Amino acid sequence: MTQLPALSLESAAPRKRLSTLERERQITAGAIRFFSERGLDGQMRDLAKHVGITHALLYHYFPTKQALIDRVYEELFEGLWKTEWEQILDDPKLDAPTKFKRFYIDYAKAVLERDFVRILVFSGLSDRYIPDRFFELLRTRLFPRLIRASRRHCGIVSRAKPAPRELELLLGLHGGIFYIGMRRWVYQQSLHGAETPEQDAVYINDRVDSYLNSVQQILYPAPPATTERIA
Amino acid sequence: MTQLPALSLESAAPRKRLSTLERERQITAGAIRFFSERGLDGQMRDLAKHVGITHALLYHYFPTKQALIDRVYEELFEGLWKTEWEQILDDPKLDAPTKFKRFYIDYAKAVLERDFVRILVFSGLSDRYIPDRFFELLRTRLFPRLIRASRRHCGIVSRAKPAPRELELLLGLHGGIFYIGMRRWVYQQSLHGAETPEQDAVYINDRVDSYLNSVQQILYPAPPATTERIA
DNA sequence: GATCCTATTGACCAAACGATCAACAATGCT
DNA sequence: AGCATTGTTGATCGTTTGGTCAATAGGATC
Repeated sequence: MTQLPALSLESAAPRKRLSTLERERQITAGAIRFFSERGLDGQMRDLAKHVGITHALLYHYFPTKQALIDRVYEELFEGLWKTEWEQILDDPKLDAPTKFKRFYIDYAKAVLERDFVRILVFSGLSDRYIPDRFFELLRTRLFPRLIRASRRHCGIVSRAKPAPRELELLLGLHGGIFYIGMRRWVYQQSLHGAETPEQDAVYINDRVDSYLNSVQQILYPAPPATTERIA
Repeated sequence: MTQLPALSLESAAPRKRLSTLERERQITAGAIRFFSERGLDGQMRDLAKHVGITHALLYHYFPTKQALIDRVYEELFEGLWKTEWEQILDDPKLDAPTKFKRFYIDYAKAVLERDFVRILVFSGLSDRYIPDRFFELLRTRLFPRLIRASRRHCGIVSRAKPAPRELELLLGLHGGIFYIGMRRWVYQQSLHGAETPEQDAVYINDRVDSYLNSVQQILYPAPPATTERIA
């Protein structure tokens, strides 16, 4: 399709013989980088060149291209989700702003990585394997906790299933944060210069404040006081 | 790559001879639908099958595959941006919430369409042609107006270049709205049932309220009153 | 109905692609 | 040093892919 720059890591090494494990790791790492750049339709020969080996050798380590992609999927997913996040969100000693900020700043650092963002989107556009698994995590482990924290922040203790509007307002925050990754790694539009994690943290804090400042009056407006005069 | 269902519109028509213009339109429309599903790497033969013609005929209307893709890009882009939007945002008689809501509800209806969202993202992952052009529009015609409206909403009249934090908070709103399209057309995760434009409007209104309710205190906190007692 | 125009097709090409395999050579072991 | 093990390669296969072209046939004009 499009001619992309040959991201060549290939050193003109004569013929080095690596241990099975080491070579496999090298291929897997190279594949993650390669497929995240070119998409899952990237060619095995190009990947081989990128790693610095023959494409035949790829088939010595992985029976088919799909098997290699599956491996990339696994590699990308494992270690992504930190149970530490759930601990933060479950900690009764923290208030909502602290929970949201601590969580999202660290979440952004882990999830808004180039390879993950791009392969998540590539996969979404084709087999949807990664989004299916990832949203399963969000749906079961993340959103319920964030909704609970939001409600408590507003003085509500209900454990009822979130109403669509409740969930959607939260998804507005969530998506607004992910949008940082989309712009950075998919659209590649830098609307203002530098992009350090420290600056991301500032932007995330603002987004969280904006959300938490207004959940109350948007979703749970105070019912008219019974003592209030009407008409 | 992945085996996708054969979205067959091909009627077993014997051999219909269409006018040049009509056939060209048919091919272009089919190509938009086809490439938005399979990506720009989709095969010309599959597209031909989808349209119900031979792939040789495609080359009678378009000299190369890239020429057809360029045509798809043009088609997708033209008529997308409504100058009406700029009028809404420039109207001095409207307050910020009305501006934001009227604009974003209509914007979402036009932009969060299946074909556009998917091809925007496909293009972003490869040649970036669509994102480059699209963000040029956003950068010059949209964001400045939204920033101006936000400032006026907070009682500020400055026409200074937006600070990063200012722009980023707005992008949080913008991205949160686009996230609706990402979930619907890329990840294909419906977190709660129905998805009508009317319901989208509700969610968008909430997002806008959340943003406008808190811009003031987040970005432009009142400086300590000079008459105020300190310490 | 004969004639012309051109939309449409089937056959074909060269390069690219995933996959296979026999042969080669780097390393560890004795 | 010699041998066995196996990581590694070059050559090759069958299919797919973008693209070409001569031949065919549908429709308008007279």
